[in-house]
Amino acid sequence: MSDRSPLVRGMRDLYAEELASIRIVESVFRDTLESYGYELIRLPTMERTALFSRGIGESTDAVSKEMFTLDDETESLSLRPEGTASCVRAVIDANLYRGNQPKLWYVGSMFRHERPQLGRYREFFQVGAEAFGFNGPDVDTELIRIVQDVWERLDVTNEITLEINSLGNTASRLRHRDALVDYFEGCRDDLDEDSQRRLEINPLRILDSKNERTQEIVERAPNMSDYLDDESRRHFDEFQERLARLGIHATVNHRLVRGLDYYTHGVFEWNTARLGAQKQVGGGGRYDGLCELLGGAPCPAAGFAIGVDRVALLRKEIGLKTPASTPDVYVLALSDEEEEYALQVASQLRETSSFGVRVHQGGGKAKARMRAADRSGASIALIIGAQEAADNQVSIKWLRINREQVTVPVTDLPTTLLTSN
RNA sequence: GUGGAUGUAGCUCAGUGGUAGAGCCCCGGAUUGUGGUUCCGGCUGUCGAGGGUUCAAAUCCCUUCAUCCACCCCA
Repeated sequence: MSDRSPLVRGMRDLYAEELASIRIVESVFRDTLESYGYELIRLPTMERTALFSRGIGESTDAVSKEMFTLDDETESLSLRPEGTASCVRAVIDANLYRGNQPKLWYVGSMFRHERPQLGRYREFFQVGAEAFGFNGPDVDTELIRIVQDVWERLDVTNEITLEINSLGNTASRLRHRDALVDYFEGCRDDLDEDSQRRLEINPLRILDSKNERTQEIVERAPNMSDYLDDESRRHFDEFQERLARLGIHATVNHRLVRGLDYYTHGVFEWNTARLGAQKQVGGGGRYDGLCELLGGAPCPAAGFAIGVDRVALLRKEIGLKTPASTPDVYVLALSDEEEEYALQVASQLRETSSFGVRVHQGGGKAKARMRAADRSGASIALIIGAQEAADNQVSIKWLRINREQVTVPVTDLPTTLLTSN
């Protein structure tokens, strides 16, 4: 094994069913997002480390201990741990939001240096969408509706629950934060170690601690909802009303705080009970201050990110099959003599139809050739023996349905196949 | 990053110190122009890697790598 170079930890080769199921998820997101008028943006995989530490937050785990960082000659670069910071940077760089309200979506690899597990990889795939320039909760609601549409189309609606919360605007958030710090300081010694540390750097995060003792303390902690000012409260109320009008069920979870620092107002998470500790399949919210924080003109914005791998795993978990792609037609000569003719038939069929046509290679006896046709997954075998080659014909054998084999002139092939099914 | 479990054929696994196994898969034949069923025959391994103990190691010990589970974190 020493001269082999094995797969890097947390990385995967994707093929066959696993790849097919990831592609299904991505393509449903693509179709749905485009049907809502969102435009694809392709973002770089690497950015300056500073973009993430400023945009996502120095104190977040994603930035402080999970980034793949490399030092270039003059600056520190990192593989992106998420997509929002890049997207905002791109919008600022090209000034896309001047006199405009761009709605963008992206898909691609994200990287986090964590200990891998099923559903948690060091390179994983996210689909995300971001809408810039809209203040109201109408956009927030649309984002959620888009994702709910996708769950519908992927047949996972019943497996996924939506939780929402409001972090309020900056002023509300700060007042709540102060109240939290006061409260937790009073019982500091009863908190678990992690939470004590968070008290200094990110007190909000104590709220979603899983430590039992800490949770008891959190039960009585000041609620964000009591600190929302009028603007924040109106925003959140309208958000909930709009969701209700669409018939989207969302549970308010006052302890839902997002792991990344940039969120304000409405935040949301999609969870599933099927994936153990990797239960979160997506999340998002509003981040009105981020554009300004990253050096652009102030601009309200909201977005979501979905873990494509986890949605694909969830579908597998509940028994939804996604067959790998297979050829439609398998062309085989019965012996070497007819192979030239078989090649001609195949290329003619490719030109005159949109079938995926695979030609038998590697020789073998008729039995072996037929077996290869079967194994390829093709639904139709085009069989060419000496007789067919001499008469400019082919024999059509349906491999997956009960239908009698027929022999037709090559010129009739496309029409016969199209009416076959 | 912390704790734990696991790693033997392409796959699922049995094998706890004494000649590396089973089922499935694959290949060939029965059926010399027809797959998927059946029957017969056959192939398949650096026992994750490196080191140690022993007459002898898949088995015991150490190290290491990977996967999985929980924590952590998030998607």
